[in-house]
Amino acid sequence: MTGHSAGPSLLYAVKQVELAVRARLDELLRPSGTTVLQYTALTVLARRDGLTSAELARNAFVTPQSMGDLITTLERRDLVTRRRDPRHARRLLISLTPYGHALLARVEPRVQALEEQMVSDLDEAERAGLRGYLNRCRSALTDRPAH
Amino acid sequence: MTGHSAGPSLLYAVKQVELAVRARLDELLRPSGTTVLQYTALTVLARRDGLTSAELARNAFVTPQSMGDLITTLERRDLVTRRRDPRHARRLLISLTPYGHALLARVEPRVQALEEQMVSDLDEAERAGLRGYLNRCRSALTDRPAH
DNA sequence: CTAATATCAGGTATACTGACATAC
DNA sequence: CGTATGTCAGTAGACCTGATATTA
Repeated sequence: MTGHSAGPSLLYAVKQVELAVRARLDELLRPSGTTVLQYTALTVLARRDGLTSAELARNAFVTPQSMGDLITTLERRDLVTRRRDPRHARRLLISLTPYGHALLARVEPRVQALEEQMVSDLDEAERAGLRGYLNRCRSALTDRPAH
Repeated sequence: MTGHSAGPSLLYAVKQVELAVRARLDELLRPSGTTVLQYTALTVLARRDGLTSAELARNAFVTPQSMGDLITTLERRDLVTRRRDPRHARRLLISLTPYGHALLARVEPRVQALEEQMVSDLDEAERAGLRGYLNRCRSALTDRPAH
């Protein structure tokens, strides 16, 4: 049985976990009125304040236009603000507002609980292993792009 | 530094890999005119012929309506067919057509190459480890649903 | 001039809620 | 009757291509 791993692909395994997570995150976030992608953008901004829409777009593998729409939505809801980069008049730096921070703080416990459930069957070493594998997969895909 | 894993969440790590894969799969599948979710449904049917739309919907964590739309699209393109379940007049069993099989066969090498790139930095044991962890994450999420 | 950023316009595919008929 | 399946209708949000102005 060994050395014959076969079975469904790893691509499929990743997708299955992501689909399950997405469905749960969706309903978890619904009361706050944010989508999974909006929430993801907010958490990225919480860690790295002052990114531009174009940088966020590259991070999420979407076009600048798509990310621009999303940011406009968040701005209308007062969750983020945009200000001119003093050193580059074309760039708009994006930051969370107090409302944005508050929203993240409000949902964070439930998101944490979801993650805990996802890895509930894995011990500490296994969680670290999974994290490492995923990071290496991400790097392998982005360091050598399609073209 | 040990025992303080912190860092970005595992939820985020999964999402990042999935986003990178989705972007690459998207452009890989574009010539064939199928979306990632359509392709996923086709691969599921290739492995388990005769599923219903409702079963596919549960597998993909989407509503029956969404999956119904998707299947209708695939049916119009002659990639799948639906036939009445002789034992249950309400159910429609879905199968790949020869065109559907041909499409999968056509893109399969490139999908395989994408997966290979994703795990290019992992040896055999690590790939098996990743697969096992992902499967256990999936089970932990689905065996104990939200409500 | 070239590359990057932001934005407008428009179009398409996705996936939802709600309602309903039918079959077990 | 209650549950599951499939479908119709309407809607919201996602994401794209293409074009344009501006700035380093």
